[in-house]
Parts: sequence; C-alpha cells; structure tokens
Amino acid sequence: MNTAANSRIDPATALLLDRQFCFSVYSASLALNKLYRKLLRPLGLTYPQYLVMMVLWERDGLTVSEIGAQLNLDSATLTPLLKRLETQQLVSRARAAADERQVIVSLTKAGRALKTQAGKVPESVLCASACSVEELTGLKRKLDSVTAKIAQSAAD
Amino acid sequence: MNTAANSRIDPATALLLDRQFCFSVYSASLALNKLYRKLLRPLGLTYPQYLVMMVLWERDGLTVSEIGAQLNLDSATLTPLLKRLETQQLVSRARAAADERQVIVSLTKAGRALKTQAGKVPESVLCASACSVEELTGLKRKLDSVTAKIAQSAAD
DNA sequence: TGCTATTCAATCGCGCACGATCTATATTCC
DNA sequence: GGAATATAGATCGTGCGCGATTGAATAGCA
Repeated sequence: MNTAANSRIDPATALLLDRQFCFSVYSASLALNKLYRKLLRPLGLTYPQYLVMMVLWERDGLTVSEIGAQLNLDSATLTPLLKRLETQQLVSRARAAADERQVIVSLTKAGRALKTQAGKVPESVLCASACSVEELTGLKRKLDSVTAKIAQSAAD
Repeated sequence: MNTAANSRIDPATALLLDRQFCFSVYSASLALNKLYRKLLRPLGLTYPQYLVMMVLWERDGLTVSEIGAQLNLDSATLTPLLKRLETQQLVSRARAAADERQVIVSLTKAGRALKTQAGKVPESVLCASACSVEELTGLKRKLDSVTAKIAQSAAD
C-alpha cells in the first residue's frame, strides 16, 4: 500500500525526514511540558501528577495498576509519584482489604478541592495552542492512530 | 476566530478534552521513545543521543549551544549527555581556541562510522508507523505549528 | 584601560520513565 | 493442605529535562 512510497526513500534524506516527524512529537511533548509547568506551578503539580489527578477526579479509589493502565505507566513510575502526591496530602494510599497486593489510591479532601482550581488549565492550554477544538481533535485522532501502531511495533 | 469555539467549552468536559490532545502527544512521545530504545539498542544510543548524533552527522564540529539550538535543549541536559557520548568514544569535546567559553563537539572515527549503521533506523520507524511519508509530513506540519504556539505561550 | 554586563558551559537538585529485580500476597492444581 | 505459578507493588540503577546557580571568558563601554 505505502510500500511504493517507502521504497522510494533516499537513505541520505531519510535521516532527515525521520528526524522531522519523530522530532516534532518529541519537541511538542517538551513544549507542552514547559507550558504545563507554568500553568500547574500554582497548583504545585507536575504534568504527570496532573494526569494522575485527572484520572482520580474522574473516578476515585483506583488501584495503582488501574491508574497505570489509563496512562500507560507502570509502578516504577507511579509508586514514587503517588508517594509525592501523598506527601502533599492530595491522595492517600492503602492496601485493599480484599486483596492485600493491591494499593487503593484515594483523593483526600484537598485533592478533591484541587479540581476546582485546575478548572482553568485546559482552557489556558487550548488558548495557548491558538487552535480550534476541532483542529486539535482531528490532530489527536491521527496522532493516536500512529501511536497505536508505534506502540505495537515497540512491544514485540 | 476560534473565540466562539473556545467560549463554548463546558468546563467539566474540558478536563477530559484537554487531556485528550496533550495526553496524545505525551503518549506518542513515550511510545516513540520505547520504539527507539529497541531500534537503537544495537547502536548503544538513546533517542536523545541519536538526535545529537544526527545533528553532528549533518554538520560536525558544532558548539554545545549550536546543538542545543537545533534540539531545543540546554547545557544542563547536553553536557552530561555529551560526556556519555565521549565515554563511548563517539565524540570528542574541546574548548574552542578562539573563544574559550565554547566547547566544540566533534565526531570521532567511530562516531562517523555509526552513521552507516543508523541508516536503517528511519526506515524501521516509518515502517512501524504504517503511514505514508505524505501522511507523516502533513501531521508533522500541523504539529509543528501547534508546538510553535505552545512554545511561545510557555516562554512568557 | 579598567570595570561592568553578557555569554557559554558546567553543576546541582528534583522528578519523571523504564528495564530489571525483589517481595508479598493470591491463585491454581494436584 | 501444600507446592508451583501468577499477580501487584515496591525498589534499584540509569538517563533524560530543566529551573536555578556558578565560574570562567569575552564584549562593551566610559
């Protein structure tokens, strides 16, 4: 299907072309991170911490694995992050009674309260992008489909 | 222009919408990183190291700042990374005679030789994406334009 | 010329990501 | 019930990113 297109690539320019798309994603990610750093500083959150909080705002009392499944992160990343949120009194962690292997992560009152403060963040980001919701949605869909393919290739 | 669209956003769904686009970029970046980790393992490089090598393959003998300008990275990130490349004997670092503040980064013979080995990487990534060059180019262009806006907002 | 301001790289501290390993609990199957 | 297996989290080591600071070299200017 795209074999014709692929096979026509000049190896010399490929080292540039390749850099362009992947590097774009890489740069976009770093730029977003910087923007979020600025926007989230008042809340005392990093972007990954904000992601975890969003997951919990949507549904409280999840296990570490359940959070990880939504964010594609494993316990090696989440455990320390959750401990930091716990130190900030935004969440509490407790072993599940039914299955002592699991740790249930729950929002504290302060954690729930933070949701209100976070309300302005999405609008700020949207505004910073100078894009319409439709544009971003379209871009997201395409990006997601590429990510799915990439993730599959990375897996095996 | 998109003010109308922006002002119509329901704050409750915004916390989801927002996550969708930015989270897509974030996830794409992590997924690409994992793919590159696999592809670059034989070369002994990480993705950021590979980026630096690509910059040098294109033009050798740059200063740390010049490399940083192309990759949007500063010396706090690059200095340790370059030291690791130096340890691997892929680059050498030397203070510039003309301006002792600058450090010139040069490819070693092994560093230059690595370019050949890296030749297959871009094709592998393109293949993994299951996209045509045209699709990726289009996606890149849109992403870059958003990134430029985001970076500007993050700056001030 | 001398003094200040700027620039460049290095360093420090912190927080991700993640491959690999470890421990404790739960499940399975005999 | 008990041994083998599987699962959930925690831990360890390494490598980014980056805000903030430092130290050295240069540029600029009175």
